[in-house]
Amino acid sequence: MASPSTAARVSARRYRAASPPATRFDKRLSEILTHATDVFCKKGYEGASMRDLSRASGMSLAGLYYYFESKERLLFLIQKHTFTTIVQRLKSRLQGISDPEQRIRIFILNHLEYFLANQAGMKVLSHEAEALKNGFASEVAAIKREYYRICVGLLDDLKRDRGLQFSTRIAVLSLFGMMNWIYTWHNPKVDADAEQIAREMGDVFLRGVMNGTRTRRDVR
Amino acid sequence: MASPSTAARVSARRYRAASPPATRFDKRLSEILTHATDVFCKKGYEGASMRDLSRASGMSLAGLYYYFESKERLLFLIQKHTFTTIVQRLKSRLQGISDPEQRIRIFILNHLEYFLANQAGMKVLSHEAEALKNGFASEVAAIKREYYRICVGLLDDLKRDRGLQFSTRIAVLSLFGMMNWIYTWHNPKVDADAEQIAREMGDVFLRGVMNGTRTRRDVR
DNA sequence: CTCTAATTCGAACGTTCGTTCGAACTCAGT
DNA sequence: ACTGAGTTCGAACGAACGTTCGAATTAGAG
Repeated sequence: MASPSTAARVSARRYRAASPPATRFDKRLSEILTHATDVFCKKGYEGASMRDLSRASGMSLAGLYYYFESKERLLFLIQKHTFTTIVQRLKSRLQGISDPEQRIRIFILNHLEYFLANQAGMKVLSHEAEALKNGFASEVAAIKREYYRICVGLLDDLKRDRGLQFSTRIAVLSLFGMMNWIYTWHNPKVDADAEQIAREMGDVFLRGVMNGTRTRRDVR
Repeated sequence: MASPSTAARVSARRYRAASPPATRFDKRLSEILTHATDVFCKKGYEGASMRDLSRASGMSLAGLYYYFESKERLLFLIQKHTFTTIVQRLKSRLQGISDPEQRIRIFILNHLEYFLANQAGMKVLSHEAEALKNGFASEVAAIKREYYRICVGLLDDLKRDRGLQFSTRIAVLSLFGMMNWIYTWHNPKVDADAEQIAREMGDVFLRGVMNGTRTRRDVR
């Protein structure tokens, strides 16, 4: 209980921090996280056993526990790192852009680009959202809420700027649905790249949310 | 191995058929399916144990195996029944409607209404789509493909009717994303009913897919 | 090379998993 | 009341689960 668990806790805190340090421990941990992400992606969190993770990362079963104290914490580290990264990138990409429509297009592009470049991680994030409990769950939920609120802000800005009327909540959640569902169907050999899909989804969503208030609702 | 497994196989075939017969066996089975659906919804397929299902349905662990031969087959029965029902309802609702826009609105309304009325079943269908293997998986996949193709047909009709240009595949999958994502956020105490959400999502989607070809893509 | 701390591992822990089996019970038809 | 099929269950199976522990190995500073 003494030294390993302490070391693991310290590094876990370091994991998302500045990259420079990158001790041997940190490198090995992030390798394990990468392999674990693939396994969770393929078999699901509950469906993946610690022995699966051991096989995938080429380390003994017991050896894994030197790097994290439980399977649940491992999932937590994956989700937190993935989510933190996508939020970070979004913020930096939004800097200096002021046109509301353009900002939403950047939001969509950032989300889809990261999603397709890190499909496994994003699938684990979307699909295993309910797998964590209590403390772990709430920490990830906080990041999710921040991300959600950013999107709400972008849409409210557009509404104000263009004088539009629609339910922000439904719009935001519809947009997330469009984008996140991609993990169920995207096939790199058939489908276009992130940029083009972002353009097409952006077209549909933005046109859908702008332009007057209603389509013709004839017939009955 | 003799009589029980035969009986179970026979009734499973009967499960989705005409309602009139409804033997004692069939009634009990569908009660079990209902409870199992709730448990799978809450804990996930892998996360739910047969002992959980036994507790939820008020039947002994061994007793369950009189009604189906494996946990996987139980999930299959749930998915097949849910999917078959929603396709059936859609077909009957589409009869007699010829306006392409109206037909798409019916598709959306049917999907969301059934989704919210059978949240547990639809979540198990959406969220556990990859849990089945081989024969079970392909049978459900066939229904899914049929449902998908119906939606593609509706959109292609709209395109032809209105002379529009967009990627049907991306549009259909975006629409499914918008709709299916609902299981992650819908809260009956906060959110509107299916009819209103269907109207709002229909507005966004249809407006997005109609109206010329492009939004103004100014700025760079 | 030496010594210490960091890292890895084989073996085993107690628990829970999905499934099986034969005995017991319930019920409809006689 | 008797019978046979339909239904339920307690008990147990071997396998797999997440986790632990102490010993063995390795790496880096002196």
